[in-house]
Amino acid sequence: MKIKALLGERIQAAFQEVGLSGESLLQHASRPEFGDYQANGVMAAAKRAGRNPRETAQAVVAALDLDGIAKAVDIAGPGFINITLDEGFLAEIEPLAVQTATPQTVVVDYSGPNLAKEMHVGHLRSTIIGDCIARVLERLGHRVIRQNHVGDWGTQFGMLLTYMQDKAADSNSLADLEAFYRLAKARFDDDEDFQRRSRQTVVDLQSGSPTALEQWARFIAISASHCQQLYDRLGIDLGPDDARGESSFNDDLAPTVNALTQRGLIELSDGAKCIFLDDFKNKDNEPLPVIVQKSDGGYLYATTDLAALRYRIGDLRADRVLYFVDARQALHFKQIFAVARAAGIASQEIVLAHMPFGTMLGKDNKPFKTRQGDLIKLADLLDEAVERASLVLSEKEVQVKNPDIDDSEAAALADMIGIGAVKYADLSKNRTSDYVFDWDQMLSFEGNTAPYLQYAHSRIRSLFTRGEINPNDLPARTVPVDDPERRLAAAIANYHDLLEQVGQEGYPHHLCGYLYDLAGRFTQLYEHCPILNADQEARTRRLILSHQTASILADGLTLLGIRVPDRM
RNA sequence: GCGCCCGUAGCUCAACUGGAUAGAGCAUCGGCCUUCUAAGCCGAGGGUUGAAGGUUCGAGUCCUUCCGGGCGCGCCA
Repeated sequence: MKIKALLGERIQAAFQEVGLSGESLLQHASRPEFGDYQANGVMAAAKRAGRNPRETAQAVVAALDLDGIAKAVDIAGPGFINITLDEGFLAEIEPLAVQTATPQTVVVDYSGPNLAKEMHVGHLRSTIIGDCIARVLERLGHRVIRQNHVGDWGTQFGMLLTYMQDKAADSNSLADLEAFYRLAKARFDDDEDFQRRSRQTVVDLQSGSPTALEQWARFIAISASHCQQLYDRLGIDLGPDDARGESSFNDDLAPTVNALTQRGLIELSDGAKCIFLDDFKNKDNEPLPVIVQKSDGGYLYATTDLAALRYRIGDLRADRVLYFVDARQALHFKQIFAVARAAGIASQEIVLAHMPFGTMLGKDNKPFKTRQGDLIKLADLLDEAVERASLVLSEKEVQVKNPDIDDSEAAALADMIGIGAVKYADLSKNRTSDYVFDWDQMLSFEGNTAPYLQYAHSRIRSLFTRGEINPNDLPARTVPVDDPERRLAAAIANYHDLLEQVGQEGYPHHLCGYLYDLAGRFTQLYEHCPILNADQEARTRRLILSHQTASILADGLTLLGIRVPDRM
């Protein structure tokens, strides 16, 4: 149940009744003593109406119908309305019933690695943030279509295919894609004949030569399988069916430019086909073009993106298209969206949103690289994560806590914790800013980390194991009584609102913050109140709340793409 | 030169988009294991939110100007 929407409607109704216009400005209470929610809208509205804010608040509260929802509605300060929810109301909420009444078709564009090279840390953010938001939207009941816009076309493939041919390369020699790329590049840089043949291969490829296409397909298949291995390791919901590379829009590029021409948007500038839009200026304050076809007839990535957008809206019937792409491409997307609107590719009702993110930095606050200055391979990063996690586990003497965990279970745990820690470190920071990658911080069991949440979850599970209780035998709901119970119940009830917000705005760190807060409220209950050893009534109550908490933690971590061990 | 983003505790990050006394974790200091996982909990210190103006009942958040950092800006993607 969306509590905020419900309260918002009721307050709006009360505003109307007392002749007030404006928003209720409802938000969570900033301090516990203010209750659960606060509405801040009265002060501004009263000001506009020239009325006394405090008296206006009185009138709104008098007109406000929250029977069965709130147990207290107070006025504080200059005209804040503080709302304390009724415990019975909290108990009625099914926390995991989060399906929307108005499902949309949402295309989520994320990951998009360049298949000419191996995946490196630069692909991590797009991949895991996009994956999380796709899962959240799906959880809310939207029709989600994942689009992995892989870089599988372009001049660099001429070089790679020619080198592959020269070396009679098989999948084995492509096992280290990065090394292969470097060798091909080195050859290209100091061998003129090789350069000539590489350019010819590009021409062959673009003109549809069967031999070139066959080699290209072989290369792409091998490279894509490398990606797939990483997706599987990372627990990313992307497969071959989600991949729609640049090459797949090849045949649509000319029609796309034609469509723009017919709309009268195209101008020739130095032989290139350009679109000039009013809002974009270059460094000399002259109109800035979006170039869709080069003077030599070649197309550019703007063209590909427009063709892809035509497909997403025309064929996939998207209501929203979300792009999880590096913040540096902000201008590019602004232009693409503006062209798409001007050209009628996207009507005003369709939401197009660039969901930008910042750069991953090392502890020195510079882009995260090896000592040699190379980008770090994703595969190496994950190896190190698991290795470090397994080290932490042995330090913490996991066998003391759970003596019957054997080596293979411990290895599986290290995997879940290590990979989860890397993903969570990224997901828990504000998407739009750069963030500092710090092994010790992310693998710590203290603070807002994946291991802490996994641990909190396993602690709850162990309650049920130890008490030999099947959670399904418990009643589904309970009315909280003691303070820690109430605080926990209030957070549990808020899950739907939170997911709604994350699905709308695309900030996974809000989900992380929520789960951390939820886990904190649980451990407070756990520390301050006995659960298994409480009297029958309290025991049942607390077990129900514990089970709800564990369910949300498991659900939330799953939406983050992080695995949830039963014990650790 | 123009444009976009950022600057919050010693460090890493929050602050629900204009609300009440700016919050967490790490680090520092002090408490709590004969009852459910101490990988935990409770508490203390630590801030002129880069600076100065402005807008208003109210500003970390909005506007202006500086300072400092990152990124982008015609035929790469």
